Amino acid sequence: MELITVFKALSNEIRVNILIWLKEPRLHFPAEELQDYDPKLGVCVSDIKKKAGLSASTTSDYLSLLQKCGLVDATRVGQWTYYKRNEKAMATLNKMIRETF
Amino acid sequence: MELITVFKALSNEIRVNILIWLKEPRLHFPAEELQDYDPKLGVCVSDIKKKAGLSASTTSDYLSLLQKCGLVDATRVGQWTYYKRNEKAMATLNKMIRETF
DNA sequence: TCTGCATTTCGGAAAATACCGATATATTTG
DNA sequence: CAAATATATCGGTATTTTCCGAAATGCAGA
Repeated sequence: MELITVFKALSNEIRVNILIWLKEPRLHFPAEELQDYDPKLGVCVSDIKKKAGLSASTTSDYLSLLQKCGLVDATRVGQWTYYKRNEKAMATLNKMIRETF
Repeated sequence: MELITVFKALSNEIRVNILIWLKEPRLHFPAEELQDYDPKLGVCVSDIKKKAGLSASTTSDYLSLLQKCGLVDATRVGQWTYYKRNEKAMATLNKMIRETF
């Protein structure tokens, strides 16, 4: 995991929020508003897009940026892509920060 | 402490290095090369500039950016400005990251 | 196959950041 | 005061990031 790359990903409020939302999807994405949700797979792009108030393209960009630096995992199921936090990576990040600084 | 602001400060390799160097100044700034060093006050701009390989203006910019977000403290003594890590702020940062994510 | 929906990719305009040199300010010293 | 040194500030150019709309891709149902 590249610390600088991760910090770049985290220096945007919406991307940080996405990570917070994905920590407890049921809490941040009320069931009745959820287009699609699978606890195993995560939340789909449209729902994140709606909550973030971004265009589809920006939402997709942000999510793939978070994925590229390992903080979330993506699973494509049919026409949907589900994103969920990579909890192991989040723990590694915390550890790296603690050890580096 | 504004998490996003801190992440922006940390998304530059040289600024991250400065924080690492200032963690153990004696280790990263050999005594014979040190123009000036006071364990209480920290390391002066010229020494950081030399080690970072940056211009004086950029070094000053970077240090004041780190200071603005609270990660280092500056002390002016005569014509020198000494910078040192704010260990309390570093601990707070770790705590915030742990709690937020 | 045609249509529609979810998502990604692409190209670009606007804003932010990186980093410098020139200049200004403060301090020390002769 | 004048010269030298350390640092800060300013202005600008080059690069990166932000965020969008249009177009492309992939999948599902009629």
